[in-house]
Amino acid sequence: MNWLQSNFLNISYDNNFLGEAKERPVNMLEAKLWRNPCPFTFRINYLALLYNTPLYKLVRKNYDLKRPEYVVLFSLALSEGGSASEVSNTSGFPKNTLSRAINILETRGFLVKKMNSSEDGRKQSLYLSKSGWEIINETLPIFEEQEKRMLNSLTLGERQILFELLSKVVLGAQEWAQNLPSKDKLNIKDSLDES
Amino acid sequence: MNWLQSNFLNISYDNNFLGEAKERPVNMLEAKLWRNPCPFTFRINYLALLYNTPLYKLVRKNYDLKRPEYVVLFSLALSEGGSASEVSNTSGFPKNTLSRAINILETRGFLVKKMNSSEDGRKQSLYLSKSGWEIINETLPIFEEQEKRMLNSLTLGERQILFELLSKVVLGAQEWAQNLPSKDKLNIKDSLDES
DNA sequence: TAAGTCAAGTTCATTTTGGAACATATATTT
DNA sequence: AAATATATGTTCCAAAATGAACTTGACTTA
Repeated sequence: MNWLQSNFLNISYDNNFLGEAKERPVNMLEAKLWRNPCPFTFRINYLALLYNTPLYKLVRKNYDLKRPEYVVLFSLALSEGGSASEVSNTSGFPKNTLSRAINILETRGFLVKKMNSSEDGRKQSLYLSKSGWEIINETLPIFEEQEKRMLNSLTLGERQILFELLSKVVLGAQEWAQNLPSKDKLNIKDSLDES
Repeated sequence: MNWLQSNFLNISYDNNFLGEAKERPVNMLEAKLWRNPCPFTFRINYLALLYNTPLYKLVRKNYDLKRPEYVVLFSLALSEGGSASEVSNTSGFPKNTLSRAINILETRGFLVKKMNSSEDGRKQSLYLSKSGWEIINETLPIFEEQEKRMLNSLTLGERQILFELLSKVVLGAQEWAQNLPSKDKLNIKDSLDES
């Protein structure tokens, strides 16, 4: 029993993937969870999926806002005066998608553009309007509550640890995001050194 | 200093969000990280974004496969003989999107459909072809390596813990996914009942 | 076995997305 | 200052994704 053996779940994080795979048509979810060479990113993607889908469906139904539009509102609620490019960088939607979203929101009166004078004349600061805040005030609690429900199987202490670990990974992002593993680090049979 | 104070990072998972917010146009990423009422799901979404985007861009460029198509290949690599609906359930793409993807892959010769006789005549079992496996063999190492890089700021022990915590959350999913928080759990001023 | 229900997959029409080129403003270099 | 490079945001248009309706097969139950 090595360090990879779980102590509080029957879970072992074992890297021997795909070795003796090829079972019967076992449940695909099982396979993706327990014999996945990318077990972390699968979990992250899967959780994001389970979390996002119903919430954005709700927002769509109740407010006729599509996801990029709501993302803009959410972003501005957290960071008033933010710009389109900031929303793009922190959400991953391309800037033209956000440009469109922002203009729709402006037309519908949910936000206001302010050319902040005496600064960058291109960048426009965006602010939620009263009705924009209303939407946020009505919807954010649902997002929050759903996150709480998602974490319900964890104790408070576990949540804290998860929070810290995820934070660490995010903070280390500039090391790995924005470029892919260089080819020479891949399937090298012989001595692989580390940069 | 309470339990929420981090011990190994300057990170406190403090629920007092949006209270005294409204700072100067502070960096939006900072805001989304440290004063977000949904700090977990933001991190998860953000990481998924940073991870997925360049990888699927690569797959697109090198193999002319769009994301749903590659997801099908990946899914079958992990679970041979899987069906379209299984891929849909474990990936979140709607079934018509996957229908199209699968047919394209079949046309290009990357997978084979087998009507498994003596069983459900609708469900078709899908198998990677030789060239389908080749693509997987060439690309999976990149996905793996990128996941490794992503986790590089964690120790092995931390990775194990993260793995267990994420697993726990996923395993608890049937409790919270598939339905949203009932209205009555949200700050309802007066009692409004739900159908 | 017939009726009704449900599940897998497909097709169609429409909406939504995002790459690429563009216009303009700022930054950097020489 | 002029020239070049970079950043913000927009427009255009083709590609991609999706809701809804449909087809077919299986399951339920009476």
